[in-house]
Amino acid sequence: MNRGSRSGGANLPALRHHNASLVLDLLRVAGEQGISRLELAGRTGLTPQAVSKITARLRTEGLATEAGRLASTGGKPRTVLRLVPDAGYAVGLHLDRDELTAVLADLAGTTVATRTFPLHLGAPAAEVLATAAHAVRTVRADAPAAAARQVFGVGAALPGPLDHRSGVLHRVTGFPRWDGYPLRDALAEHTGLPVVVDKDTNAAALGLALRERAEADFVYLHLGTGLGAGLVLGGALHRGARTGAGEFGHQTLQLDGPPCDCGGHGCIEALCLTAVARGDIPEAARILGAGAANLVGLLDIDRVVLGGRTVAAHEDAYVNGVRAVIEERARREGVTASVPVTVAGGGDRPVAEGAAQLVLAPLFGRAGEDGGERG
Amino acid sequence: MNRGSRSGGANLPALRHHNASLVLDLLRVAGEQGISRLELAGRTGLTPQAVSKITARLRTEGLATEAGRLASTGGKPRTVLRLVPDAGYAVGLHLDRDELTAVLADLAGTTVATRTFPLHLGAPAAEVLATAAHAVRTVRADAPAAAARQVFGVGAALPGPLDHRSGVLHRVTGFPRWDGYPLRDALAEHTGLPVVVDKDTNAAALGLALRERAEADFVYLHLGTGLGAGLVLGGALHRGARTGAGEFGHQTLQLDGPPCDCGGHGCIEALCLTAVARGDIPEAARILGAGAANLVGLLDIDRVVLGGRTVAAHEDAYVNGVRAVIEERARREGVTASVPVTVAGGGDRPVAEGAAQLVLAPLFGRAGEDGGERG
DNA sequence: ACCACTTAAGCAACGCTGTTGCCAAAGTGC
DNA sequence: GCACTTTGGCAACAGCGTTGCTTAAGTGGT
Repeated sequence: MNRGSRSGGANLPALRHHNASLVLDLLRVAGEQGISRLELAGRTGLTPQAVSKITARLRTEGLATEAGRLASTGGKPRTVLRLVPDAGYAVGLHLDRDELTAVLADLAGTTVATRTFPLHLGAPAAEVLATAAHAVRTVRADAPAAAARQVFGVGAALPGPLDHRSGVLHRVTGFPRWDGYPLRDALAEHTGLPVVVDKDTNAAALGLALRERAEADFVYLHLGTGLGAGLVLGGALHRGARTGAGEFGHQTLQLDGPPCDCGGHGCIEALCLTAVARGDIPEAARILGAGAANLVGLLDIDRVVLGGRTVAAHEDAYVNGVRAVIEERARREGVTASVPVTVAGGGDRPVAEGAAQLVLAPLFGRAGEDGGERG
Repeated sequence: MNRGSRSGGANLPALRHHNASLVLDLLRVAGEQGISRLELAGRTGLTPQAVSKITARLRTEGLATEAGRLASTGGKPRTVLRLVPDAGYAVGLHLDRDELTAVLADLAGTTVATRTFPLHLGAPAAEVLATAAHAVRTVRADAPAAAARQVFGVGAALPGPLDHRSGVLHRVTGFPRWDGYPLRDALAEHTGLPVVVDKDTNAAALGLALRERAEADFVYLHLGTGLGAGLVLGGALHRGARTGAGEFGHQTLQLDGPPCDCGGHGCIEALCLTAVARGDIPEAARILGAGAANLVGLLDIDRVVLGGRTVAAHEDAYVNGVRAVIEERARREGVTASVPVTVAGGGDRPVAEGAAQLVLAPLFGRAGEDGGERG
């Protein structure tokens, strides 16, 4: 069951919800192509009859529909089922230091509207909130009429550390005035919608995780004005005990190395960005690769995804540089299976799209460690 | 549900097993003191009536029993239930480089017999296997007669990297001849019991995790002849995609630093053990602390436990040194909650005890990511 | 064109789960 | 001794996935 439904005890409604989420997730992953009942049964381990009952309920609720049939394999052809994408929507907000991106995503994860607004994160809270609320209204208005009624909530992603559980910000890097601000509740009041907040790197990682199989272990490394990580372990975002996981930029990579703004020495972010400032991209990639290799070895990650504006400027150099370090270390340790290193296309767009998934993912049983309820 | 029952679909027997495991785990944690039905209901989120039914089944199976009653709070006093420790046993083996420790643990995790044998891990496989099988027979003979019949299996912990899922060893550090050896199946044949193998650090971490609440996130750092880690995330061992997680010793902590036996540079193990060899314990502790702080920040761990012979020789120095680094970094980042640093007492004994838990933990729903079945 | 065979998927009955409503058991306190 | 509180079992129940069977809808040989 969703590990962490506060207490762990599971009853029949919980069982039903769990299996329904599982099936819905497989329908989502199957996309427009759809998936047959029997394949759903095979993938879930449920009996075909159970899948028939579950999909019948989903069809009644309007979440799934029949969509053609496959070629026969000697008998009655399989009926294909697929998700109904416009059965629900979510708004994703990316509050970056200098701009606000808002997207409207449907159940399938497709972005049906995008808007960008200038934003100064250092401005007073009321101003930032007004901009955010305006952005939400605007993307809702952009979308077809049916969408407006079925918006499940707003996911908001922003830099700095914060408490995902309570929705309270900590010291957003560079903007100390946000320390202790209850963004989730404030935004919920301004928009009249449920709100989920999380770090930008977590949002991006979640968005990427939803494109992978449900058990994936991977890490998203975001190199922009800072350096952060989003960890997906066992298919779920790892947020840690105080939802502060992913502090990657201030990992010590060079003991007693050059000082960093944070007060430490030899932080990977400082080393990496210094190299970038010098224009030495291969060295920046090598440093990032050393940090990534540490992570791969420690967690036995099976995929590394790079993103952020700085990476976007020299994608190949970073991918190749990071891959080289990881492969060299794997060779030393006699590991044969290689860990793919890829780049998340679209610069910062994955963050806003992932933010929308903060709201949608719980429907598919893809919440993090702390659950989430149906709409 | 046990995330990772191959496919994720859950049916009624799975539900029943899940809830029974949960209750059994709470009974185990409650220890000799026991726990009332109503508290079980509160902790699990199940209704009192459901708990009554579940505990009635457990009592019928001989796994639980009534044990006195609490003081009344104005009405009928609560009946206390507790685990029946001798309802099942498991053997734990710690195959170290120079000696083999075998323990017999009961369901409550209590060690009821211990034996130590000399062992040379570099000897031919047949010799090592014979010693291991002899050790298993010996600890079984040491225990009361009832125990001999109810041994669920053997858990074996050893250094080097290995594949937990298949039970095949990789290059055990320093003993290349073990590479590719199917230890689990070989030992199962020699003993006639189910066998589970894992890294020594994972076994120790699992043993420690079972003493904590079920949702704990912590890391066990073992400094002996090498340096390794065992990660417990969300209450479960994190083994990673290829069950190779916990490679902590060869994390790069000093970019382009002094060479390490592994072929890399600036590995934390090399730095740390060089300092130990110089007799500079505070420096070794500081280096270990830097690695631990990286880990705490990255994963938002809420506890660090140190162990191993090298640590045991200067417990206070290591605990204080590591704590100092972690606290300094927490202060820099404005985190108030402190991360406790403790030491696992008993030198290497926690490894053998944890090895036994490789077999017992699945009964309590505390398996790692890859399940495990009832006896 | 027909018919035997294969495969998919719904219907009905079933076993078993936790839940609900009720009542007996076993204390406390006036 | 009686009213009250609290625990915990009994019985009936709703709802989950499972099993056995039937119907639907194809293929392929004759």
